[in-house]
Amino acid sequence: MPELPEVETICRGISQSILKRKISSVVIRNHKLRWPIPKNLPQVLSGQSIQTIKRRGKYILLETKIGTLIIHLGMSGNLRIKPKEHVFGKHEHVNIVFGDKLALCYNDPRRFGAILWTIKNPLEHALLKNLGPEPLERNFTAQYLFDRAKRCHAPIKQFIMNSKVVVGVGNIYANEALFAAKINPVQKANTITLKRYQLLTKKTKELLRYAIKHGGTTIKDYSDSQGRKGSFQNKLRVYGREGQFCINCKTKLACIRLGQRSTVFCPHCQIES
DNA sequence: ACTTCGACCTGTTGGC
DNA sequence: TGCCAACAGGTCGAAG
Repeated sequence: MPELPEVETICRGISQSILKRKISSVVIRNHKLRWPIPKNLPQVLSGQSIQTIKRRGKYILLETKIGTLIIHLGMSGNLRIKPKEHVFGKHEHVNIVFGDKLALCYNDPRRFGAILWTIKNPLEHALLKNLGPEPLERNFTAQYLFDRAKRCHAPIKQFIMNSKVVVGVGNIYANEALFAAKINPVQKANTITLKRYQLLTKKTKELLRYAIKHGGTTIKDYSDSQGRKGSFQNKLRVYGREGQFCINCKTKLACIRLGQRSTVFCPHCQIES
């Protein structure tokens, strides 16, 4: 479900409701996510309050004074703010209850997501310590990508979807960014010029900022912490449009498989060079 | 040190 | 209508 803009939207949405509020209880209905949820989480979290909320890539970091809750939404996960008393959804595995009114509800049908606890600096956690730069920060530059790509023979699409290269770019935004930068998704990362990487970094930043502004992309069932759908799906130019016509040149958009993911592109605008 | 592929899950859709 | 295969916003870790 969520790529960077969706996770960012969720972080912003939950912060208004839960920041500095005291956790009164934690209910776990199913421990089995990608990794088991720590059994002692209710005891550890109860009585604490969330001091800050951060995002690193697609990870949500809820920091308390004694440690940090690391949340990943996987493919189908979602976080919602609901009244404490509510009808539990079918896949609502965890509720973190704040005071006597609100609950932060983790719902994840496929259970590819994760909820972990660390008392260390979360950025040093095994899952986070090797992540690449944030695409919206200054250190995500064309020169960085160009240098990093020198030893990479993989197609550019897989290169930019690799979280060790850059975080937050999933299948939707990888397709869109490559279209915007007129790069063929199959082209080997190490054959792309610095100039082309300049266009790619610029377009990627624009795209992600624009998507955040629109509350993310709702293809099927993504919604934010208040249950609102995003609207960026109306701005997609290639993702989900295979067989339809390119908005620039009217060529029929092609669809191939790359690293087991659907890859849509315009064979005319995105020529290998 | 690289890339590729299976695995983890449930739900939905489209073809026969 | 039913059944089955393919696919879906992610990514780790084993195998090559």
